[in-house]
Amino acid sequence: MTHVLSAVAWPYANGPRHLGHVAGFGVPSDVFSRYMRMAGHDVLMVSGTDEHGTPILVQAEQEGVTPQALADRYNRVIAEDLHGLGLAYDLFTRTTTANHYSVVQEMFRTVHRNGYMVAKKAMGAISPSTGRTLPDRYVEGTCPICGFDGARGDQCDNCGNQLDAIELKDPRSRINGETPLFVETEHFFLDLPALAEALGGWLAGRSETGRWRPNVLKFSLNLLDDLKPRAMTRDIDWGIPVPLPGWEENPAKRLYVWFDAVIGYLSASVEWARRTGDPDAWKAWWTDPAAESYYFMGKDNITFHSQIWPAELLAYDGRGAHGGAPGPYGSLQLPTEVVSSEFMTLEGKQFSSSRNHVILVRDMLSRYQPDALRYYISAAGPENNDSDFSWSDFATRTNSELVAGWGNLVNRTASLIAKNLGAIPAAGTLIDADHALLGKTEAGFHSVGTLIRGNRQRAGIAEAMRVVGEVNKYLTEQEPWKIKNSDPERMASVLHVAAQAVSDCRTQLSPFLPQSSQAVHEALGGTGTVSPMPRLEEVTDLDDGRPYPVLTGDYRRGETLPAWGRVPVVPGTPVAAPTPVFTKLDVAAVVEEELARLRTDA
RNA sequence: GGCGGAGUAGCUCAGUUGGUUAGAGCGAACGGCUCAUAAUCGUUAGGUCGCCGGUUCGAGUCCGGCCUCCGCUACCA
Repeated sequence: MTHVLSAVAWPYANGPRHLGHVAGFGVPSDVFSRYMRMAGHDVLMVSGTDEHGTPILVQAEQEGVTPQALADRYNRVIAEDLHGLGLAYDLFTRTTTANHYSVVQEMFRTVHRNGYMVAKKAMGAISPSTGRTLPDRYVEGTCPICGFDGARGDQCDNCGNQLDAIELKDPRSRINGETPLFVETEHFFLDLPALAEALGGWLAGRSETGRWRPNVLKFSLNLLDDLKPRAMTRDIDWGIPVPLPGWEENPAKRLYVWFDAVIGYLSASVEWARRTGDPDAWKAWWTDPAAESYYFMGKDNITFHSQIWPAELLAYDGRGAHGGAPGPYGSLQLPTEVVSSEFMTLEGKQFSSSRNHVILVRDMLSRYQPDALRYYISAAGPENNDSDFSWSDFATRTNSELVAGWGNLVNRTASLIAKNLGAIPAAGTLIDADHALLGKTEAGFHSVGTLIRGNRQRAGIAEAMRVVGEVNKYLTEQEPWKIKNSDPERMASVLHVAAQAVSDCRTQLSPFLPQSSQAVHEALGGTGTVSPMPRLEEVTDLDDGRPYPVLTGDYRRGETLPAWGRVPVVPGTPVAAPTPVFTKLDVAAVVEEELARLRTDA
């Protein structure tokens, strides 16, 4: 029994989520967490929407609403998207709660007191009309090196050179076209060089475990070579105030959105604990060196999880070159593993919300079963390499693997039992073939579990489906339908074994396919919850009373969740004629319809 | 430009620290079965492992070079 923190990337609240997002962080984190709970660990799975920063501010202004109103809207939309997929968070919250503000400010204060937050003056671009920082990417102009006229303030897309916004000729704001002003402004910088040695030590230790994906580790180690102090405040009025005299009252200075966003893992854990009535409950996942933490995200977020966040934690703990001491939260533990996905493309091209080359989660769920999507992501998602989602592949895999392989096994088994006996039969004398099959399905708990535990989910679901194939083969070879009259006892034994094998497969597939696993359980006459789903609940802020939705649920092993292992089927359990669990798709129609939809939208 | 990834059967991909005739799923062909959403089970077909060179008794697996594709480069996972 280990305390396992499942820290899931915080979706940015500027729009609904698309398939690429949930393939990167959503489904993989849920599969892992569900399995770890079944395997007996104390899992705390937290996340929420990331709601500060320039993009939301800019978008809100364009729409003529407040940033909070925009964030409110997409916080709800995103919570609904994730709920629809059945992602079993213990708490999915947001970064605009009073609790989050308070935790972030405490982190800042202690990091500052420990000497890792240094004030420096620098030249920066601001918008003359609003007085806000204009991030480098929002400044464009003519490249001083190659003369290309579409260069951005951080780099030139034409010649590829890194630039400073102030070097651009004819600079202008991408937001409203005005000429930016370059002014001296003071900001707090996280002293990454002072934390470099501690970061390197931590990464070296992580490397020795051999558990990190090589690409994540290599990328993270590379980052160490070029550590510079990094600004953790911005000239912006949308964000968390800097909790220091002279700064706190200044409406134009706020903490950098990434400083606060990663702290969400901690603040959400604290909020979860407060809501359970035991305000210190979060500590078991954060201050105990034996606890483990797994961070799930897409590859563009590796920097923040293997560098910025660990650096913030080390600075808070006082473990860098400047020394220091932990604040009131105690010595906080660094990530055990940063589990990053690659990217999923759509029909060969990158997802792009702005160009409408996109499949929104909510649209997908309105037309297809959530577990069909979860199956595809698990079996063909961007686990170690970029992978491509195509409608033709989705429909084919759904039909030939999910429907024909697993769905049909459930259906033929339930149908044979319902038609011939009406209830799960007791086993008579078992023969070698029966023992062999039950040995194979039982072994699946170890093989599938090990793969999920190691975050090799594609191999994990393939292994589970291989076991499904063994059961189909068993039924075909034993031909119970032929011996109803000649040897009814043997037929009963075969059907008992088949029911047990299906039950084993169902348990092994349940982390991947939670919704249909519940349906399979019921198709074989089962009652109660074996595959708990998250609830979308309306709550009020613990400190200021504002209402907002959260995702939470009851995922207690032994109550709503079975252990990871065989549960003997109960002879005598009534089994009715089944209705198919999965919907077969018309491949040609799906492909034509969906591609037309993409063309229309674009 | 920097960093990283990929190029293996028609398609999608596995191939751990180099070792016997390079694997899986899907698709295809043929056969079996007919309980099941024409689902299932079996058999077969088919690859000079991007190209060139090197190290080695032995390389898809290591080294060098080249070609092609892709992603990231700090706020679209």
